[in-house]
Amino acid sequence: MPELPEVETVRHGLAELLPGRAVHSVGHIDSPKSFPNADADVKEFLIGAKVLYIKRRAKVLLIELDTKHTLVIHLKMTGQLVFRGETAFGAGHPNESLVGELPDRSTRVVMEFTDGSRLYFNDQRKFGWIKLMPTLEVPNIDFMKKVGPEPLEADFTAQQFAERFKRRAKTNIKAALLDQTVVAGVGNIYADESLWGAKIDPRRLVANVTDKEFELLYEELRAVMNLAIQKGGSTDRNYVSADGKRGSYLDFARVFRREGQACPRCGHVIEKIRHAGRGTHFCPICQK
DNA sequence: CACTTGACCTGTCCGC
DNA sequence: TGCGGACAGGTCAAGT
Repeated sequence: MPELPEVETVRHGLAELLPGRAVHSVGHIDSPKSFPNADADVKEFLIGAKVLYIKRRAKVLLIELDTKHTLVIHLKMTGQLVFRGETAFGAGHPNESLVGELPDRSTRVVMEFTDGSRLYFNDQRKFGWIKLMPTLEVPNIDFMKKVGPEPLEADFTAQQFAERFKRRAKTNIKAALLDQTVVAGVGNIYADESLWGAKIDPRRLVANVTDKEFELLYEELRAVMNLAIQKGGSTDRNYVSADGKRGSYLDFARVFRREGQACPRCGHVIEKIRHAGRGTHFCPICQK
């Protein structure tokens, strides 16, 4: 579910809501897998800790605490982080929220702050997780060491982008785009959308993609992700922002979840196939 | 090392 | 209406 634009939207929402609040208690409603830390660490470094900042790297959220510890959070496919304060967002604002009363049956962890507000970690499929670790150790996680550059950073160039793909020359361009060690944060939605924008067939071998095409793909990926952030991300069924709202990018999507509809560029019918292990949407005529 | 596939879970939707 | 199977936005561990 959440790709870079969705996680960035959650990060931005939490950054408005959490800093300055102190943790009062943490409840494991369900599934120790969702929050596997030893209780001793939680007691020592989480309970009583004050939230400093919320950061993001790739699709990972980082909640930095004043105990030199950080909550590292991955939402994977169906994770949600929803904040509820004194004025509940859910009740009375049905048009604002996709989630209702909390906790609900997919709530895995509840963090309560000293002012009574709460952060709910919901995750239908239980793939997501929260880990508490020393802030200085976060860069040493395997994932952090391997993950590629942030595609929206101002100093990330088209040349660097093209260069990153060389290691995956013998696979197809879609699988390479989804590879987090090539570029960070791209998932199935924005892979399909950016390949359509660059008029590249998702099945093409990386080795056969030209420099010119990489440059186009770079521009399209950044454009699509920036638009998605502006629209609060993409909500298919699960994803919501920190205040429980849907994202509206899919209203603007050109191919994702649009199989059977006309390609906005050439009018041919958009197809959906299974490719690189995932549902893949593309226009078989104008994506070469 | 590079590449592909299956596993992790729950829920939903589609065809019979 | 019931039931089996496929599929869902992400990452790893295993396999070749």
